[in-house]
Amino acid sequence: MAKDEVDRLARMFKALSNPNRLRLFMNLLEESKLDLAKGRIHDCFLTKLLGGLELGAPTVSHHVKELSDAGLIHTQREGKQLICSVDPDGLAQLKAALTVAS
Amino acid sequence: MAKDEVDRLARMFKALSNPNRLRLFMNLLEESKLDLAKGRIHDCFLTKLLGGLELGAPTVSHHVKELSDAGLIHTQREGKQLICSVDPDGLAQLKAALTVAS
DNA sequence: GACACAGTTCGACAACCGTCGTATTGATGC
DNA sequence: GCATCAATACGACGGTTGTCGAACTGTGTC
Repeated sequence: MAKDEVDRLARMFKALSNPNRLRLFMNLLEESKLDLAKGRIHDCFLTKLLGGLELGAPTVSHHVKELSDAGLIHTQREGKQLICSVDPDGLAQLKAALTVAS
Repeated sequence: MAKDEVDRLARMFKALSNPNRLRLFMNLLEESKLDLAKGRIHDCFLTKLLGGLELGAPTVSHHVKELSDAGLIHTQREGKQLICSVDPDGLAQLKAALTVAS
């Protein structure tokens, strides 16, 4: 396995290594479950993903950016709000790494 | 998803968030591939997992402990050397989290 | 016992991370 | 234009992490 590949994977894992960030991602994953199963993208308002998470706005923003930079989620603006979606490629790469270790 | 569960998962992901540690784990995974597919445990000398990894002994020891504490690998002594094996439960939990997000 | 070998423990240090407060941008509605 | 709301940018600060060197433990060999 090439060094670049390991580094990229490590970055994804790091993005999920903080409990609050992981919760954010898991909420999105849960929210997207049905669409993901059908190979579709699911869009979700960021505000909907903060259930039970007591964090200031700057912290949330920082975490979202981290997940996005790692290639795990995709974001776009819609009016005042931010829309998040799982990046299917990133998710697939994580799963592949844990399944085969090519 | 319960807080404890998220914390435990985050700890596993954190253990894989460092490139050197991830490489260690991937090497073990690759080494264990065949046995894992048959539901068996594969034992492997630690020294065999350090391919291309230029780290001091204390650092390696620290990383192994981290992986072990996170519940991703299991270790035991055999004479002078350390034997490592993938913890199948930990691996399964990771995969499950990424697949369903129950 | 003396030695060598594989890991561990301890202490240190620079680098990085998570969170926050404050200030700022961008979009909407009055 | 002004107010408001959602998010971002910036700077700060304490806490954590990755790595190392030096000293130590445990195991096997002579």
